[in-house]
Amino acid sequence: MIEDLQERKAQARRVVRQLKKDYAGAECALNYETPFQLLIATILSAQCTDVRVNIVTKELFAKYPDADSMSRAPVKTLENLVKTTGFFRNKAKNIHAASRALADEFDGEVPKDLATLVALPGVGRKTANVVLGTAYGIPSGIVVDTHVGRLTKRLGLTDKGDAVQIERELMEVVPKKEWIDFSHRLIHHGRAVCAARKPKCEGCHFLKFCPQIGVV
DNA sequence: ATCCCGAGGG
DNA sequence: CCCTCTGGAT
Repeated sequence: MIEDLQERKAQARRVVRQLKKDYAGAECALNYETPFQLLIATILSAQCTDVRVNIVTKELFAKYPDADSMSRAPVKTLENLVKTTGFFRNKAKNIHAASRALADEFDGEVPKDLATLVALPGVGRKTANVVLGTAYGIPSGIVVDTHVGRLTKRLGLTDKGDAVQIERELMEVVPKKEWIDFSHRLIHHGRAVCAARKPKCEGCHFLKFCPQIGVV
């Protein structure tokens, strides 16, 4: 990692600038129509590609578009609908319980604060930050998923392994108004270019300020 | 630290 | 076969 804070901020500015150039229109890749549906899709996205989540949610949301209907669905039915996303027993149980909590305690609406969201079953900081930022435009934190963790480490913005610690370090150097787009754009870059296994460093626009030259 | 878990790539 | 994919709960 880049040790000096000012230097790390400068690096963050370079990254943000390049992300804007290359991924200006980058949005959330999950399909949804309501904050509720984004919440469910994000829970399902754990250790699973967004493409597969979108395949599953098409049918899932057609049958159960809101918290009330999903809370009434048999868990077994939900298991079958989300099976191909992996962790299907946990995910089915969680989206059912979360839907019930939303229907019972929040009139089916998705809360707009981190603490309440994180209290929902199957919802951690990452999912809560996605919903707050993407559905409500509230920059409550920075979404740190597998892509954001990997890329910010390669770019020298952090050396931590824990998602919460990575988020804290990023919040120090990335301006708040950039938080929401920052993650989405990094994720796009992570998929298209800076992949985990075989990164396409040739032709990468971030190469000129990437500490990993000749390393990865 | 470990478990949950399926699909696709290499 | 092994690794990775928009993690969370215990």
